[in-house]
Amino acid sequence: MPKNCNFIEKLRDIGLRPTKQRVKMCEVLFNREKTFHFTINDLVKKISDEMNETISLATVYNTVHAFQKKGYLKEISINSDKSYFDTNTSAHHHFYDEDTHQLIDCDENDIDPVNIKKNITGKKISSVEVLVRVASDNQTQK
Amino acid sequence: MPKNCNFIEKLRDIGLRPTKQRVKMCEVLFNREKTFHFTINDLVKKISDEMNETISLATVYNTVHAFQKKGYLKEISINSDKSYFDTNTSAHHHFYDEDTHQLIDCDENDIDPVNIKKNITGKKISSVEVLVRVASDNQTQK
DNA sequence: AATCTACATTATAACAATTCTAAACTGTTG
DNA sequence: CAACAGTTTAGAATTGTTATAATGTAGATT
Repeated sequence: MPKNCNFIEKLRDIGLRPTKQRVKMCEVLFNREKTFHFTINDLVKKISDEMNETISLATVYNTVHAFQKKGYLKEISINSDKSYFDTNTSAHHHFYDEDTHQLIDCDENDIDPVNIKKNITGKKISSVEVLVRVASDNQTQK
Repeated sequence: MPKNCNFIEKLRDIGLRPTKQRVKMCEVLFNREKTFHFTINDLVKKISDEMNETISLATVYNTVHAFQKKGYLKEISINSDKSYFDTNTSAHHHFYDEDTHQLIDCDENDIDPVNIKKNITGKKISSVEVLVRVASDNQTQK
C-alpha cells in the first residue's frame, strides 16, 4: 500500500467500507516504510499510542482478519501462544529470536531458494515458509 | 524409540519415573512404525480409544512436555489454534494440507538443504524449519 | 517389608487469546 | 433523508493451556 492518505479509496477498492476505525488502522499499519510484525495486542497498544483513540478489541480482530483475507496482511506461525501478522505480504522468510521473541524479515539474499522435489498429486503449493530460530550463543538449543 | 515394551527402562534411562501413565503414553506414541502428528486432544482421544483408560488432561500435557524436553517429541508450528507434536524428532520438514489439515513428513530427499547466508551476531541457529502449504489444485491460494 | 520423601497425578480453577452475541451505530443506496 | 446492510462495541462465551493444592506412588532408606 502507498504512502499517506487515500486509504478511503483503497478500502473501497478492495471492497471494505471505509469506516473511521479501518482508516485509522490503515494509517497505523500501512503508512510506514518498514514492514512490521505484530500481535493483536501490539497493534491495539500501537493504535492507542500513535493515534490516541481506542478501537475495540473485537474490531481490531475483525479488521486484521479482513485485511488478511484481502491479502494485505500475512499471518506467520511461530508458536501457538498467539498469532503474529506481517505487513510484508510478499513471499519471504523469517528469523525468530527465541530470547527476545522478535521476528526479523529475511530478504531474498539471506536464504537461497528452497528446492522442493516432492510433489503431492492433485495438490499445488500455496506457500513455502522457512523459519530460522536463533538463540543466544551461550545457551543450548531449545 | 524401539518396538514393543521396555519403555520402563527407557523412561528410567532418560530420567523420568516410569509411572503407569507414562508407560501407557509411550505405548501409544512410540510403539508404531510410522511417525505420527497429533494435537493434545488427538492424543487424549487415542489413549482412551487404544488403551481403554483415561489419563488426566493435565498429565497428558505434562508428559508430552516432558517427552518434548527430553527430545522424544517435537513441536511443529502450523497455526496458532493449537500445538502440533511429531514423534519424528529428526530434523525434517513438513507439507501441510490446507484442505484436510493433515501434516506430512518430508524426508531428506524431498527438500534440498536450506542455505542460510545471513547470520545474526551473538546468535546461533537453533533450528531451520520449512513448511510447505499445499492445497487442492482447483482452489486459489489461501 | 515399613517408612520416608521427592516427584506425579488429578480435578478443578485460573488464565490468555480469540470468537461470539446482540444491541447500538453508521456508510451507502435509492 | 429514510432504510438497510454492514460495522462497531462491550461483554460474555469458548478454547487451548497452565497453575494449584490435595492425594497418590516410585524408589531409596532403614
